[in-house]
Amino acid sequence: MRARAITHATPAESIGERVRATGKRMTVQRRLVLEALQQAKHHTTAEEIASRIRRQYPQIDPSTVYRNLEALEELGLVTHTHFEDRVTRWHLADAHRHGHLICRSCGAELEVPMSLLEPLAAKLRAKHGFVADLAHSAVVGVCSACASVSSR
Amino acid sequence: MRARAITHATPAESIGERVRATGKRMTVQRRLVLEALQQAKHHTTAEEIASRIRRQYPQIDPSTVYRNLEALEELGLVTHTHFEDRVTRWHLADAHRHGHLICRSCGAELEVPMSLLEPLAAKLRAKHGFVADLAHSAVVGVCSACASVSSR
DNA sequence: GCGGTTATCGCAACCAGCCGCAATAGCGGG
DNA sequence: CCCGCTATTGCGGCTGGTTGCGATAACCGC
Ligand SMILES: [Mn+2]
Ligand SMILES: [Mn+2]
Ligand SMILES: [Zn+2]
Ligand SMILES: [Zn+2]
Repeated sequence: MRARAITHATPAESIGERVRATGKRMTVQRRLVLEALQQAKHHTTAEEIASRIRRQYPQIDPSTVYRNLEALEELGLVTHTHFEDRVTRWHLADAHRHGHLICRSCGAELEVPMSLLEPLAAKLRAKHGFVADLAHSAVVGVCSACASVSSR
Repeated sequence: MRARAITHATPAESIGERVRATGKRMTVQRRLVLEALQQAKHHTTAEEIASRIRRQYPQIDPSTVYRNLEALEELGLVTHTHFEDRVTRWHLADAHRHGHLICRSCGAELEVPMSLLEPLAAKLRAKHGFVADLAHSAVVGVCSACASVSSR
C-alpha cells in the first residue's frame, strides 16, 4: 500500500491529515459526505448528498450531513452558494470558482467567470475596506430570453 | 369625508385602487400588513410584521402575512432582500433602494448606494443581456474591522 | 343594497436547515 | 493493544417559510 502511486486529484489520505491537524476527526460519515461531493460533478444539495450516502449507510441523519458540510467548509475544503429557491448548493472548494446568475422568471442558471465580478469586489474593498465574497449568493435578475419576451 | 384633503405620503385609497385594478382584493389583513410595513421605518421581518398585527388582530396567521407580502410584491409595492441568516427582510418599494454588505464574522450591516453596484449590473446587461437585481441579496464578506483583526 | 363569483383566509402539514442532548466512537498517549 | 478524552453522531424538537384545502368574505353587476 505504502508504495502505491497516488494519482487521484485529491489524495484521500492528505485530506484525512488535514482534518485531523485541526483537532477534527475523520469519521465514516464525513468521508461519505466528501465522496458524495466528489461524485457530484458540480454543485449539489444537502438532500442529494444525504440520499446518495443513504444507499451505503442508511442510518445517516440529515443533521449529520449539514454539520459535516459546515465542518468541511471551516477547513476550506467545501463552499456553498445560495440560489433563489431556499435550497443551499454545495461545491468542493477546489472546483473552479464562478459566479451564478439566476433568472427569476424562468429559473435559468448562467455561470460567469469571477473576473466579471472582481471589479465590484475591488471597489468595495477600496471604498469600504469590505472583502466581498461575490460567489456566495447567486445574482438574481431576468435573463435575456425572458427580458425580451416581457418587453415585447 | 369626501372633501377631506389627503396629505399622507402614500394615499391609502390609491393603493386600494391599485390593488383592485389587478383583480386583487383589499382585505383587512392586507391593509394591516401594509400599515405594519409603513410603521417599520426600514427593513423588517415577516415575524415582526405578524406580531405587530397580532396586537390589533390576534387571529392573523403567519401564512397570511407571507402571502400578502408576496401579493404586494407582485404589485410592485413591496420588495424583499436576503441577508445571511435565513430570515428575509421586507421593504416598502418606495423606500430608497440600496445595496447591503453584511459581515460574516461580526454580522455588521452596511448600506451602499445602488450607484456603486450599477456598473456591474451594466456589465451583466451588456455581456449577457441579464437584467440583474443587485439589491436582492446582501453581499456577504468580511468588514474592514474584522479583516484587520484576522490579518494581524 | 343583494347575490354570485372567486380571491383570500386560517389551519394543518410539510420542507430546508439548525440546535441541545445523551450515547458513541475517533484519536493520541502510554 | 488498551484507555481516556472529547468530537461527532442520531434523535427530537424548533424556526422561517411554503402549500393544499375547505370556509369566508371582497368585489362587481344588477
Ligand atoms: Mn428572494
Ligand atoms: Mn451562506
Ligand atoms: Zn456552480
Ligand atoms: Zn435595508
